[in-house]
Amino acid sequence: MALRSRESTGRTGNRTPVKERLLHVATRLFARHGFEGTSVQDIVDAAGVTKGAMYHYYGSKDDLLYEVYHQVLSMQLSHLDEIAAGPGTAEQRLREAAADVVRTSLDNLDDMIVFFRSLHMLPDDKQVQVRAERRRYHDKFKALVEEGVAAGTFRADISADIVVHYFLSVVNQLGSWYRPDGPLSPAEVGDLFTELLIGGLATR
Amino acid sequence: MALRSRESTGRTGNRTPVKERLLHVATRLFARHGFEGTSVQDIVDAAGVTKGAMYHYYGSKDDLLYEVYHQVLSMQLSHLDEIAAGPGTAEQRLREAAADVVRTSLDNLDDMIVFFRSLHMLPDDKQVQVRAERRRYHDKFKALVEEGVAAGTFRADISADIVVHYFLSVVNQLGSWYRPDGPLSPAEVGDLFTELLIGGLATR
Amino acid sequence: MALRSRESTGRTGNRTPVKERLLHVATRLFARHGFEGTSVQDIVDAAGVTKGAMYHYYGSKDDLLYEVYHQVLSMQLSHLDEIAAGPGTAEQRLREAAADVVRTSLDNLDDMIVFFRSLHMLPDDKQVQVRAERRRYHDKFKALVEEGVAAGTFRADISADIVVHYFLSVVNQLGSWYRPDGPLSPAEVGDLFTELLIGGLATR
Amino acid sequence: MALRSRESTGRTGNRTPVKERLLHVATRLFARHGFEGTSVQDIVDAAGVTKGAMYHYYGSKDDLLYEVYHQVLSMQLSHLDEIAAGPGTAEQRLREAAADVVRTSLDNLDDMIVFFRSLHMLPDDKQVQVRAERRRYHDKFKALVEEGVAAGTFRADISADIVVHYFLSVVNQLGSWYRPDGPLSPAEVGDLFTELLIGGLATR
DNA sequence: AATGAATGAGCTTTCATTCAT
DNA sequence: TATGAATGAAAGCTCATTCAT
Repeated sequence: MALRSRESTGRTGNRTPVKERLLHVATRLFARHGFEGTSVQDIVDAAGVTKGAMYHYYGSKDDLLYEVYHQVLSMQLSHLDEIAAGPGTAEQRLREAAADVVRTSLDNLDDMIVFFRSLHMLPDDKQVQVRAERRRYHDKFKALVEEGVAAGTFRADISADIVVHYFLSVVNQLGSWYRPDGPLSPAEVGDLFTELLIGGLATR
Repeated sequence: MALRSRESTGRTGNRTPVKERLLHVATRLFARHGFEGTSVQDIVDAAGVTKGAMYHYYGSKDDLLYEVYHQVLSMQLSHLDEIAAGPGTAEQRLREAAADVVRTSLDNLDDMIVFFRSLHMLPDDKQVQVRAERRRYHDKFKALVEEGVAAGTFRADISADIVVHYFLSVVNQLGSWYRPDGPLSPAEVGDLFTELLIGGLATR
Repeated sequence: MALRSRESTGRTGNRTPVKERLLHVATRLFARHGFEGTSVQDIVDAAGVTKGAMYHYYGSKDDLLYEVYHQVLSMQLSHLDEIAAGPGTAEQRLREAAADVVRTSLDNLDDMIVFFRSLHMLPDDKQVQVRAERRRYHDKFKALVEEGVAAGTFRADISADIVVHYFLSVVNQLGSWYRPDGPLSPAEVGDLFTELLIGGLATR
Repeated sequence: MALRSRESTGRTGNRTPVKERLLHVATRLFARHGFEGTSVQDIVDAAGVTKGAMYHYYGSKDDLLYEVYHQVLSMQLSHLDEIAAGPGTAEQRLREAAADVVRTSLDNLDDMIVFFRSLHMLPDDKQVQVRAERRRYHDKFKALVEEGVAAGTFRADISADIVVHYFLSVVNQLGSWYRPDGPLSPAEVGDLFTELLIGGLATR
C-alpha cells in the first residue's frame, strides 16, 4: 500500500499554500468573532499550522488584518477606475459604480464586516495607509457625482461630498443586515440601492 | 478645623455621582480606544475611583457597554413613538423621524461609535436584548414607509424593509465621517439626508 | 486542631512583604542566571506569588532590574558624600572612600554582579538614569584625587579621570573573582586595594 | 557571456569567506546588543546569508560566542608566554606584559566587551574550558609578580593573587569606559595603567 | 554549501475579576 | 461605599533549531 503522498489534496485542509490559507481562515474568524476576539492561536489552529509559521509569513496579527482590507479595497478601486474611464453619461457610470460597489461588497461580505469593525484597531501608520486608499475611492466616486451635477442631471444643492458619505455609509453597513441566504441576491440589492441613490440625486 | 467633606464638588472633579461618572467616562474611552482597547483600570482611573467601586455599581465591563447602548436607543425609540403617533402625512412624519434619528445620533456621536463598533463583543444574551430593541425601531420606521407607499406618495417597487436598512445604514455610519468641528451642524446633516431619502422614495 | 494562621512567619518564606521579597529573589536569580536567563515565572515562583502580583508592584521586569541598581548605587553615593565632606587630608579621605566602595560592593556582591552584567539590557531611558548616577559617583571620587594632586601628595602626570576609571574598574570586577567563603574578608580586600591605589598615586 | 563567479568580491559585500564573516558580524552584534539581544536571524542577515549556512559552519549560537572568546584569549596567552620567557628583570617583563594586555584588549575592544558580559551565558562545559584558559593567563601573570617579590623589587605584604585580580580587573573593564575616539591611544592607556600598577607594587 | 519553511517551547505582559478589609 | 493586593488565564510574539531540498 502506498503512503499518502505529502502534497495530498485530501481533506486535511492542506490544499492551499500556507500563506493564503492563513489569510483565508483569519478573514473568516475575524468576521465571526471580531479581530480582538480571535487569537493567533485560533487562526493557526484553524489553518493547521503553528504560530511560528504564521509569523514567518506575516509580521503580526495586525498585518493579517491589513491584508484583508487591502485585497478588497484594491479590487474595488480598480473596478471604479475602469468604470469611471468607460463610456456613458455620468448617470450611467454612477449607476454602474454604485451597483458594483454594493455587489462586490456583498460578494466579499466577510471582508467587509472585518473591515468596518476593526479598522480602528490597526496601529496608526497602517490606519493612515488604509484611509488614504479609502479616500481615493471616495474622491473618485465624488468626481462622478460632480460630473452629473455639472451636466444638470443631479441636484446641485447637496454637496457631492455629503452624497458620497451618504451612499458609502450604506455600502459599509451591508454586513450588519444582509444575509446571503435571504431573498435578495447581491446584484438585486445593488440595483435597488442604486435606484434609491439616483432617485435622491435626480433633479425633478 | 473642618475636614474636607467627601462629597465635595471641589476641584477633584468628583462633581457627578460615581455611577453616572463611570458611565460617562466609559463611553468616551470606548469611543476613543474601542471596547477591548479600554481596560477597567483606564475607566476607573479616568473616573477617579478604584476598581472595587466600579464593581459595586456594575456587574461587569460588559454591563457598562450595555448601558451605553441602552440609553441612546431608548431615547430614540421614544422619539419615534411620539413622531409616528403625531399629526401630519406619512411623508411629513417620515421626514421628521429621519431628521430626528440623524440629529440625535450626531448629538450622541460617541455613543453611536461605541454602539456599532462594539455590539458584537457583548455576550449573547445581552446582544439579543439589544437586537430586539433595534428591531422595534426598525419596524416602527418601516411602518411609516409603508404608510407612504399605501398613500401613493412613495414608490412601491422597493420593499420597505430594504429602504429602512438603506437609511439606517446611513445613520449607523455617521461616526465614521462626521466631525463636530466640520462645516455642517447635526440639524443640517439631518435635513440633507432626509432630502436624499425622500427623493429616492418619491414617485415621479 | 488549629489552622495555620495566614500571617505565619513559617518557612514558606512569606515573612517579608511581597514587594521586597520580589526584589530580593530577583536579585539573587539575576546574579545566578543572568537577567535574560531569569524568567518572570522563575521570580514569582521563588517569591511564592503570581505574575499578576509582580506586575502590581513593578511596571516591568526591567523595573526590577533598575531597582537593584538603584539601591546600592544610592547607598554608595551617600557614603561618598559623607566621606568627602568629612575631616582629614585628601589622602586620608581617598583611603576611606576607596576602602568603603570595595567593602560595600563586596557586602552586596549579588547586586554588583547583576549591575555590571545587565546594565546594557535596560531600555535606553533607564540606562541614562543609571549612567548619570554613576557619573556623579565618578566625579566626586575624581575630585578627591584632584585635591591630593593639588596638595602635592599625588603624582600630577596621570589625569584624575584615568585614575578613577582605573580604580572603579577594580571595584566593578569584584564579582568576577571574589568568593565570600575565600580567605579574605571584604574589609581586608578593601585595605589591600586601597594600598595598591595609593601606592600607585604617591609621589616618590 | 561569463557567469558572475560566486566568490566574487563585488558589491554584494561577500568578500570574506562565509565562516569568518559570520564570526566577525556576530562579534560586532554581540558587543552592540549583547548575546541574548542578538538573534541568529540578526547575525545571518548582517552576514548576508541564511540560517542554514550558519548551522553548516557552527553547531549553535553558543559555538559562535565561544569562538569569539577563544581567539583573543589565545593570542594574549601566546604574547604572555613570549614576554615571560624573554630577557629583562621581573619588573621590566611585568611592565611589558601589563602594557601588552591593555593594548591588545583595546585593539580588540568588541571582543572584550562580549567576553566579560556574556561568559555566564555559555553552557557549563564551555564555561569550564574558557575559565581554564583564563586561569592559565592569571597564573602566568602571577608568576611574574612573584619573581619581582622574590627579587625584592615588589612589596611582599600583598599576595600576588590579589595583585593579579586587581590588575586584570582593570583590563577586563576597559570596554566600560574606553572610547576609541577619545584622547588616549591604546598604547598610552597601557603605559599609564602600567605606571599605576608598578607604583602600587614598588617597595619604597 | 546553502536555502527557507516550519516547529514548539518559551517569553513578557495584560486584564477582568475577586475578596478581605 | 470603597479599597487595592492578588489571582490566573490568556494573549501576542520570539527564537534557536531542524530538515527536505
